[in-house]
Amino acid sequence: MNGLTIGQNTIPMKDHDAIKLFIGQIPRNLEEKDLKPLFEEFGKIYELTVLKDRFTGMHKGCAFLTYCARESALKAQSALHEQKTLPGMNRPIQVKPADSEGRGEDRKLFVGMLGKQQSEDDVRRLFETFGQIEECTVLRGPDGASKGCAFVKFSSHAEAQAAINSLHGGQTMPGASSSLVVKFADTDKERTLRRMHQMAGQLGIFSPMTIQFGAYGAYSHAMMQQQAALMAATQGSYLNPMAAIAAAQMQQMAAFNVNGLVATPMTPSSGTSTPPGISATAVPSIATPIGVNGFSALPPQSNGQPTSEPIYTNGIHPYPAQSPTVTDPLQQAYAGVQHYAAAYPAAYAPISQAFPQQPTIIPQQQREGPEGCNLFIYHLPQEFGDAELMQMFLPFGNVISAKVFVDRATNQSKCFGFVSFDNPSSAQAAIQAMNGFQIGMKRLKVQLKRPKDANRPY
DNA sequence: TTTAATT
Repeated sequence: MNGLTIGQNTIPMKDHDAIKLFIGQIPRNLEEKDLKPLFEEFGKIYELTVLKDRFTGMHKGCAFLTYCARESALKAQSALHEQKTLPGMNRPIQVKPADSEGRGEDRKLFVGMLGKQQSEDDVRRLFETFGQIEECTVLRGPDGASKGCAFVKFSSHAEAQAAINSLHGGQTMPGASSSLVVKFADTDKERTLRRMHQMAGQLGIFSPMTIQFGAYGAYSHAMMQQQAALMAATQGSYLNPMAAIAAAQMQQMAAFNVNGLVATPMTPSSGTSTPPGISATAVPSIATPIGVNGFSALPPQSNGQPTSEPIYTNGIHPYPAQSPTVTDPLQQAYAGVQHYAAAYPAAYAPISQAFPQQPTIIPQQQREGPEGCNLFIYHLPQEFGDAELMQMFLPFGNVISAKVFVDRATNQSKCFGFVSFDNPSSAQAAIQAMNGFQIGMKRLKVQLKRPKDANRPY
């Protein structure tokens, strides 16, 4: 049974009512072949897949397991779920139907404001009158101490709703600071968002981030996967998972920075051009795109660059060619980019590619402006993409396109690009301000783009 | 006071 034998080969078959199990708390050094013996004793395995990060290939510490027979799954679940702890893990193994098997999270409750000493059993007793409890977990720290909250999964949405109606806010547990909280648990998406906000908070980034997340929350998952991909592509594989995790977090933070950075110009500066000689006090757009959001969260600089310096203070004037002192705040800002990029090349460089659909930074097309409006820029930092290029020139007027040229084979910037404004005086202002602008060891070359046919002999 | 993880 449970196999279709053709000649020498047996093709495994599974019951039509087979259950896919989710296996959690697997040590990351165990692969399918290592796990197989553990599960085989409950029946013939139809499929066993360790979950890996799709880009980094990193073992996620969990797996999916389908037995040929439904019965085997039930046996394995009752024998193993929370029943033993695999070596190196500090929580017991999880063996339960995968999320894909049942309905989603619409029957799972978050219970907050529990007393710290309330156990799973206490929580069960509190909720059992409302229906069938499929799962009940008190959240605990690494030391095993309760975090004062729990997840309770009912067998139906209605049961969960009934529990909310009766228990939410109804009583205050001993030791809790306010009345019991009973609500549906966050969805995955909500969790991701909350984590990002937490991270943002820790980094001291607030306003534009929040806006960004509101507007582009849907991209967050894709973004993180992109980040992982970029990381893998740029840095190769990691010797240990922690390094990869740390790098992934770096990636996220970097994404936040650039995200905040590129998001801002939508607001103040669009549609205005900045006449030469005007100070940043009157033109906040000069300060904003370069300022806080991009740089307040930079990791400590190794070279003594004062990160605490208020980069975006009023009084910035973007004329380094005329006043090329190192104390120019704008220049420091770009120097900051450079240093950051040098220290975290993978984190910085490819970010602008991480938002392929980002409406605020992707010009519809490479549009060329009228004659005298198009600039050629050379000696761009390797890390600069279209978004950063646009960012750099936004203070001078309406940028209708910004294009960094990229090597087709390596996907690396060729360190030059083109920026088009919608009027010649913006272009001239940009040349005045940015030609000779020092970034790192290089100085930008900013000049009018040659007309297409200029140096063609015929 | 929102999990470690869900192809």
